[in-house]
Amino acid sequence: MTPTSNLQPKRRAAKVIRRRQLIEAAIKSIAKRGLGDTTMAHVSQAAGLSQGIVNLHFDSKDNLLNETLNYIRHEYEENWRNAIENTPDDPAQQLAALLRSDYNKKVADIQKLAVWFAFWGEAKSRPTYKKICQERVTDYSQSLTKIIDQLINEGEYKNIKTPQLVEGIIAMADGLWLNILISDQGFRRQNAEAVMMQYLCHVFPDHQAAFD
Amino acid sequence: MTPTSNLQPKRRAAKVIRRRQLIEAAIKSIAKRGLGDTTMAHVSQAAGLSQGIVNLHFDSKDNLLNETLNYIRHEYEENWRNAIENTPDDPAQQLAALLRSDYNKKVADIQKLAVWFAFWGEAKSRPTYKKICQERVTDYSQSLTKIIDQLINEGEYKNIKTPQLVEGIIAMADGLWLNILISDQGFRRQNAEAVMMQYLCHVFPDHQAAFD
DNA sequence: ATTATGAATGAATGCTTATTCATTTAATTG
DNA sequence: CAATTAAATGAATAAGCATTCATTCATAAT
Repeated sequence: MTPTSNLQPKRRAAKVIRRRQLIEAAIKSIAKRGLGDTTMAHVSQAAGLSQGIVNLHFDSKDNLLNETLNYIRHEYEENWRNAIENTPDDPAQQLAALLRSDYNKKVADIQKLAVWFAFWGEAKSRPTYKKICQERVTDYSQSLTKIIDQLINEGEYKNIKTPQLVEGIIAMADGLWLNILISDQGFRRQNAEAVMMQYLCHVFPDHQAAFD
Repeated sequence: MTPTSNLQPKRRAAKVIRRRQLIEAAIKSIAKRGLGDTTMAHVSQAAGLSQGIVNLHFDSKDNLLNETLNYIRHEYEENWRNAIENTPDDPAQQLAALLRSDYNKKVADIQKLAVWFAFWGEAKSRPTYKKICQERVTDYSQSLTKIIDQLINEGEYKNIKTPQLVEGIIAMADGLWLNILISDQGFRRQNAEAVMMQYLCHVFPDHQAAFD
């Protein structure tokens, strides 16, 4: 037997828990100090552990940061997939649910937003960050396109170019995140949601009921 | 006479020119390596000058970065104010011109976008960055609101909540910048402009001519 | 109870980097 | 042409940081 397969459940679990704990400490530190000023000492201290702990579990700082980005990306995806699944099979309602999910407490939390923007800010020069950020969009984009095409069929809407509309919606969604992050508490999750819903009302006037 | 007022034109000019030169070197480095990996050595080398030159002209790295952000903010504002001034006094046309200006070569250049996102990424934890970023939006917001109110009057549009529309447009504009930055050349300035124009068509269907 | 193994510690190491400043170079003045 | 002043240099300094690893602690197996 390899040493790995010898690992007892408890110990294996401990490792996973510790990794999550450190990722969450990284998120806290990035939100508090930014990516640039976040040190290994900050992360280990925030986790209540010792200096070398991050290298023990992640080998390097770079790796910890990659895994941190991965973590919030998966959390984000899980969130919107849940929203779709728990909504009746009606295009307009699904569209509303999908877009509202971007402003859930869990994903549009100000700490998480700070982390997204921190990584976006470095994405141009860091292929790994860039790739993960691109993946986030492509998956979301596909689901969004499917729903919108259904809605256009159902409502017999003319003159709507789906690809452009999809780009527009995603852009607005990201921009509203920025607004939440930058504005000093003057702009909140609910405001963002309202802005997005008004957009959908303009594009799909025959389905306004779903967006109120 | 004070020593300052004694400064000859050539020397005085040199100081201003050098500062701009260093700011532009900073922009290049931030676009290339990100804010986190940009060092004083990178900036001075990119400017073709010596180690200590940034401290001589800006006292500190922090100060250089603040001035760099200020620089692109002013460039940005100058750009959209020009766009409005050089457009006939018609709300729909002015709205189109204002929003198209966000995708000018000068301001939506990929290097400049990288710089914006780099600073946004640190804005939450750096009051100075945050403030400059907020200022960018408030000025733009005011002009945009004014134009939209005129257009709503003129077109007798009902059911448009101006503040929400303004937030929505600005959010989409920022989000489109992100798309240009993140997507590997698949999404360009022209695409962004098209998406925005389609949005305006949906909101102001009686003025579509201005947005084509 | 004893041994074996995995997990965690934290002081020490070595590298990177912002900043300083004595010295050099260039421009301006009388 | 000196003499003066401003601008620029770049080696030296000191602080900060990621990473290493010998050692300690905790848990599981026998």
